[in-house]
Amino acid sequence: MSHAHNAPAPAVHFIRTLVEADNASAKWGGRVETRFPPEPNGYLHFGHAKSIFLNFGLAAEFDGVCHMRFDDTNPTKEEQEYVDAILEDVHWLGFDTSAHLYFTSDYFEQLYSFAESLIQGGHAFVDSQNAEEMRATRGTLTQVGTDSPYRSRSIEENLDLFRRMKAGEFADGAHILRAKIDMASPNINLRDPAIYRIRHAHHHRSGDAWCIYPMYDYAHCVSDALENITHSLCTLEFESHRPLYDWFLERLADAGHFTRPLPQQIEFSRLNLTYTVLSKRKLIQLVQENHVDGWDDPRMPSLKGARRRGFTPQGFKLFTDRIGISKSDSLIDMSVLEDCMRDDLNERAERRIAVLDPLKLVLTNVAAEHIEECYAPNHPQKPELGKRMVPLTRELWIEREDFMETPPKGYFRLRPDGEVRLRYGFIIKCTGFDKDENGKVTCVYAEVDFDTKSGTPGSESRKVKGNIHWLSAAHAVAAEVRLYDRLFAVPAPGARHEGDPAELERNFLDDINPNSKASTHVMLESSLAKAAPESSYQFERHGYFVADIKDHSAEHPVYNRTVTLRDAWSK
RNA sequence: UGGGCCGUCGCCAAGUGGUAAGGCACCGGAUUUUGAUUCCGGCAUUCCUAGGUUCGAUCCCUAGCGGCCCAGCCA
Repeated sequence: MSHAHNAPAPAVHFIRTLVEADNASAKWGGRVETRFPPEPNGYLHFGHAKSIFLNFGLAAEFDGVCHMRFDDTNPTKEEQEYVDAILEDVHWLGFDTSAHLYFTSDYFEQLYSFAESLIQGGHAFVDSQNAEEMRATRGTLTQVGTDSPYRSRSIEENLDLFRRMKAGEFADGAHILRAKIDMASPNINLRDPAIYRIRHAHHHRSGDAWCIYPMYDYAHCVSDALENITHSLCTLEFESHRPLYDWFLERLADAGHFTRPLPQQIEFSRLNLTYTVLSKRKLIQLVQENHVDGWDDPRMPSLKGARRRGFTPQGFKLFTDRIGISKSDSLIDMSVLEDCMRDDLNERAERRIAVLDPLKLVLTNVAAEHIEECYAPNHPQKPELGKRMVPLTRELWIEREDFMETPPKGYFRLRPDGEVRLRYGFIIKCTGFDKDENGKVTCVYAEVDFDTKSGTPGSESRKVKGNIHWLSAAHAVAAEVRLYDRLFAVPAPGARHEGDPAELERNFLDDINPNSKASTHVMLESSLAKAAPESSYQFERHGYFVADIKDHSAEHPVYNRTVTLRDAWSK
């Protein structure tokens, strides 16, 4: 990807520092290999974007590679549909996965034989307690656990049982393979954690070949080692799993299955954003209970939603650079992400004219059949992008908010007897207006000063502060525009509001912004109707809009508002 | 509560025993035919608190305080 603008030097953060140190000491001979390992049980969200840019970005920076790996060890939750969707999102962000695409399920055979090796080394045993018994004997945060009565089974018996587990002789839950570590460990993850469970379920890739499946803690570190990952980056909640990660790998290395150095797990803080939720559970709930229109609803913090909203890969890249990487819990304001999208879109979205709330303006001294050719630059900072002709005629559409009968102090748009410039056209003077019985303005009248046409000599001699956009009523195209706002009305959905009674428990759904979606009928420059779906434009003085990826067509143009322009006046 | 991690400007975030980078936001001012963009300037005597060590501490020590994570046969 190229990021011509705002391309600061890569921010320094502790992981990059560590990689540099490893390179300096030649720990890996200069090799840098990372991985992005989602479970294919849902769609990717904004948080994943942070991880994707970190993993793929860091690898690229050091001429290394980043593996795309699907952590598919739980057949009851995973589906091919998610694999496809995730791949699509990663590609959309700009990364190629074709040369390094992996599935944990492809390692089932090795994972299994290493597990036998663990048993043979006396490091694992088959437990025949049920789930409740295991929970009861695990202890608590303050109390140590107690050994399983099956913990001292012989290696032979463990091996026999494990093989029969694999052969399908037992029902789900009848037995489980556990690591033999320490039931008294202050780190609960080390109290003989599960390695393999019985699951008679169809796997989306391995089919019915297996009825035992490895647990994350075991499968992940082994997969990393198998792929020669050097730096295994994950979020903070896995910090207390790191001793386990190392425990498995050390024992497998001792048994001769891996050579040292062993891959290293490094944790960083996950993304937290205001005015949204990023937990998979809550996202699923939003979709399933129809609080949004699916995973690709433009208000969703999913990458599919972002794309439909008009957010850009380059904007996400800018965002991840801006927020940095660290281990401290952070809460990033949604406005930071929105600003990044503005910055990116400002750079490369062509400008167009749209009147979102049309009000008729009649130029009384322009002949009915007259067409005045005006020219608007496609990008004010990029003359090389050229200009386009916009016809000016007697009857125009202007923005309703650009005329006020009794304007407040500081307002410098159109008012009775006031002057304003029709952008790229002439200066006009308001000569009157009509109102209906409700007092609503229905039409504004004005006269053109023909000596002031934009671009002509002398047009600069007269300055007016107001500058409004317009569209020829005879040429404009009707369209639908969807105005999206933040999905939640409060910065921390589900958190207590000040003044809440102590016993009140809030649900994040209670904080949904009821006005996060509005649809309106607007007038567009005709070229906007012909634009391809997913094309982004700046509608001058309004914001950035994208032609809807699903619903937009030349016959029925549909644009989504990505983000508004910054607006110092409305404050 | 046992264990682990974290606490530097409104939000992020570097930094190191030698006297607080940077970004975003914000506030001024300039340019501007988008109240946009761009540009210029301003913006932590202070690093959770209190002691201590030191010529010197955000950094080292001690004791507190605050936050996050862990008790799935989920990842």
